[in-house]
Amino acid sequence: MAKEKRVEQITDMEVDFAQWYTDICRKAELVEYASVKGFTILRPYGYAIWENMQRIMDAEFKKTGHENVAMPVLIPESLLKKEGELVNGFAPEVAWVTHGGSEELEERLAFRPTSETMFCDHWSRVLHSWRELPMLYNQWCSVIRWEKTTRPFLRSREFWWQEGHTIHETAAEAKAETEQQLNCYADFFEKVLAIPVVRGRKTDKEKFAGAEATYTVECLMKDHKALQGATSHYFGDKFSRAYDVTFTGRDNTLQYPFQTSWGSTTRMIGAVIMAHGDNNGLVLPPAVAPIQVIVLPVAQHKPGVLEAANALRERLLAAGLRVKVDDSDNSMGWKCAQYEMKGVPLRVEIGPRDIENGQCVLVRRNDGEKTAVPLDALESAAEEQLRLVYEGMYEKAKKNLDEHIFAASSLEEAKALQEKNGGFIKTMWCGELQCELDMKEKAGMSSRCMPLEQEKLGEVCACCGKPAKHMIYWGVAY
RNA sequence: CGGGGUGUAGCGCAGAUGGUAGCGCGCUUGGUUCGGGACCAAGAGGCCCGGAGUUCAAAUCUCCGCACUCCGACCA
Repeated sequence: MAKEKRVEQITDMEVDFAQWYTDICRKAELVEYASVKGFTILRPYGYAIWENMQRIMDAEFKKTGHENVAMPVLIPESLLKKEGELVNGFAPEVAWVTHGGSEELEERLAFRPTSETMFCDHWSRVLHSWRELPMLYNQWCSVIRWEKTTRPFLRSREFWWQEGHTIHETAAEAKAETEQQLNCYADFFEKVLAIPVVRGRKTDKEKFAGAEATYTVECLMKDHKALQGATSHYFGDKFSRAYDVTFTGRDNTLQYPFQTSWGSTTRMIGAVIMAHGDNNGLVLPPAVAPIQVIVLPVAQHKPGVLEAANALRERLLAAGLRVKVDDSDNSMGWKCAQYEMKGVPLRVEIGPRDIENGQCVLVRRNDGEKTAVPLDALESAAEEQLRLVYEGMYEKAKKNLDEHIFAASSLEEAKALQEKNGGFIKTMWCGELQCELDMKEKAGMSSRCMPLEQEKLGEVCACCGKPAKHMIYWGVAY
């Protein structure tokens, strides 16, 4: 594909990445602002991406025995406050319901910022025996967090997500669940969204309020800033004890179950935009694209063209693909630009010349590569091209990640590398909070994670020079 | 929550020194086009973000809000 810009409505990412991002959100018709500050409307095209993500993830969750439930949206203040750390972590951003009709409520009710408390309260009443464990629950819902500044998908006061909550008989089982779900997310990012990730554990400073350990999949955007993709927590029996969730064990003693939670959100749509998009707009991974193939009839007024285009659609539909034909009166150029902006992975062009030659032309969104294919090979060719789109997207994103991980042995070096290249800066770290604070203050970076695959870069902490305990990734994060 | 910027038609923007609104794109209808954002013609569409002031008169001046946006601090 020629490199010149074809979509004037979208600011070039090199000129202003933030504006480029916002332009795509609006111009690709993913999202619109609502009338309450910080709230957004997911428009049909944006919501369809989310539905595809949901469908695929939900199937994965169910394969490993998880069941969906629906919890109330309101949490009594007294219940929310039972676990100190969680409350402290979320207190500044909880929205409250204080009135029912015109009457003031006796007790304030919180809009859920997350549902650990509701699940624990429920379990405290329904769990009796070790035979009922594990309980592997998930819910798809929205939550409210009164954020101070907001951006579409990346940070809004209401966002849609799934939150998995499980309780187990033993710590080992719960830890295995935490790891399993982290890997489930990592696979989803890499195999479905074509975004390579770094798996790791969060520092105490960055972990979820109330968790014993928080794990994360971190990804890198095209501006070389980091984005946390999804998260998986191990709680130990902390919440069980706080909420009095107990069961009678195999040995007839009263025990506290071990708990996990894990979540992923509509922020993943933001990750897709910033990991794959270009100056012509969105580039969608085929697996979540609402339209996987757009069929464009060329010179559609000429006899047979529209019929041929519709026939291609029928065949691709029958092959299980999500397909549309655009037979509007807009010009070919307009249509090309339009579907590029919306990130449709594959375009099929068919016109009089093609029909004469018994072929059609397939064009990949990610690299603009055109391939003429015989009409009778359409289905296999389309599937092949979609596979190549995925592979091309993944390789490009992987290259971006691999080329933006730098090792540093001092804070100054880390700072210089970040300023020059962005990306992840890896160093050794002593484990002390003070060094994280220093890195934030002096180099503008927060710790992203301690990767599960550790490397020994040296003996001492890059910040303080004391003996190092972990290798850690730093970055500028969304 | 601190610091900048911006709010005028669906979108992008003009509207000096105050006099009740315009352009481009888009939209509607009809026609000609159609292999990378076509053209002609005729139309529709505005409590100029909101509220108070000042004034004979406010999109324009003054306050106070609100929203969006960018940069920080906080978070998925």
